[in-house]
Amino acid sequence: MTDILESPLTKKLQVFLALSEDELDVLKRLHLRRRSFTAGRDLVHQGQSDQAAYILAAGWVCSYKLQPDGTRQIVDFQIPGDFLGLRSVLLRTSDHSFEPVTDIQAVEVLVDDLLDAFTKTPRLAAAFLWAASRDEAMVVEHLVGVGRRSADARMAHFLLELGARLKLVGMGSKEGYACPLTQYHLADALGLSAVHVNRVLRKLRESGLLTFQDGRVTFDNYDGLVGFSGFDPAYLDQTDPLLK
Amino acid sequence: MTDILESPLTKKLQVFLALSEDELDVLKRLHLRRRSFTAGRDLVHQGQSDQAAYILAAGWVCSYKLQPDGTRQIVDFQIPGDFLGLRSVLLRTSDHSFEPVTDIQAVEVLVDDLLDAFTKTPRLAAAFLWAASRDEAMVVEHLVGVGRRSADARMAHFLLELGARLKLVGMGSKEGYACPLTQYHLADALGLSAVHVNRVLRKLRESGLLTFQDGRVTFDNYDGLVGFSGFDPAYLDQTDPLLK
DNA sequence: AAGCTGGGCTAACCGAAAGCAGTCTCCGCA
DNA sequence: TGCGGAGACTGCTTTCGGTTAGCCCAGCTT
Repeated sequence: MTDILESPLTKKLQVFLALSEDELDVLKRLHLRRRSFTAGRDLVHQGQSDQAAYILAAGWVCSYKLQPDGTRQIVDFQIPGDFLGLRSVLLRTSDHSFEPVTDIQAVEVLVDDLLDAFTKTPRLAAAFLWAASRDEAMVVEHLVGVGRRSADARMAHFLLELGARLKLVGMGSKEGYACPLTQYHLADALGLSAVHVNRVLRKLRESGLLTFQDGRVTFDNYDGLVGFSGFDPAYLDQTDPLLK
Repeated sequence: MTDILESPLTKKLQVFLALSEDELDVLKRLHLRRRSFTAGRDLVHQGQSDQAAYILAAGWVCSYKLQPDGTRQIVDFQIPGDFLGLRSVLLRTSDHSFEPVTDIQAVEVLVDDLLDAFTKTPRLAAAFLWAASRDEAMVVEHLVGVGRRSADARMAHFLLELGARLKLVGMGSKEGYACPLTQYHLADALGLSAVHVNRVLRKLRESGLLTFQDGRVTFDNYDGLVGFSGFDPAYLDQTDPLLK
């Protein structure tokens, strides 16, 4: 890591609060133990415990739960700047698995270092708590989508949300973004079959709303999409008054 | 509150760690500001902020999100011993609404008292964190259900989960439990129509698995239900090693 | 007694999404 | 250079679950 200011996590946090020299320094010291993992091989397995937590530096990961019948539900995707398994480290139990979607680079964070960082810079602790709470809000929003949105709106909403998240770390814009997910990933995340995902994507493309092709999501009509899917980024952008 | 040992929250926490005199005392002092609310009137409204948190002492509550199109998704139900709006108090933002399902009694908890209690008894803080994390795990499980389980299995799983939670606070057993929910509540929670909820309940009843009638859930074949729905209570029962 | 209302319940109809089956293309590799 | 696998894509059939439209009953109002 040449410069901590280039770290996606820093970029994300910087949107919500100005980090002091001290805080940046603590962040920097967390960023030591850098490790790589290859796509497809599970990082943490369902039920496993005593794992380290990671901060994702590059690449995409998904967290999912397997059903007894073999189907899986993807709970969330992690993009650079996101935490992996923060909860399972704090509570020593992991109730879902993580699979790198692409080759990834992640920084290993030990519980002790984390707790140490928290006591040194309480504002940073608050920022991390804020990030964790935002993650939870995303899961809730995901639940609402799967429970109450049509397949089309669900897809649109999901891709918009990803776009908004990527924008925060400088990897996307209202035009679109590079997206390494397969249609199978989308299916497992949205509770659809891969076949139906394909049909939905075609429909969205043909109605001029968005294009999902060749590893790229292009918003052909951003405002139209927002209206169609009922996307409200409040739960992603909301600054915590405590941190102001 | 005649005796803190009778409080549902205490019962719940006691299952996972033995509380010391000191900790019980701190809990007791949190249980002062008791308040009542009537069924149907919202406690906290979507988007509202700066709310107090509550510990539910008696009655049932649901937390839900409204969609622009008027449909709603119930994210979770709260039963005695559960927190209401803990996250919104810590982060000063509320992203969903709470509606009492029945008349309820709740204890108001102020942020300062809470933080104060945490510094005095760190083990209690860890216990609360554990409870919050368990809530999150339930939301994830809920997401899996809505995304990947058939309507029948989803219903069975959901009612089993509620049963397991109620058992912890002494309000249910493997035989069944009193349940004030209407079929509309079930529909909004499970992402089904009320009509289909009725069909599903009939089917479960006719196949001798469970009976939902007259405000009561009866498990006619507990083991059969567990197998059918793939219910694994690990995420509810799991003790945190940190607390041992 | 008539008239609400809320909750439970059912039937008939229909659409959304799954399942199945198969093609096409790209790419790695033996 | 030909094989095999992954991923994208499509047509056809089936099924699950939503929608509409009601009925019944109990508990209230007035």
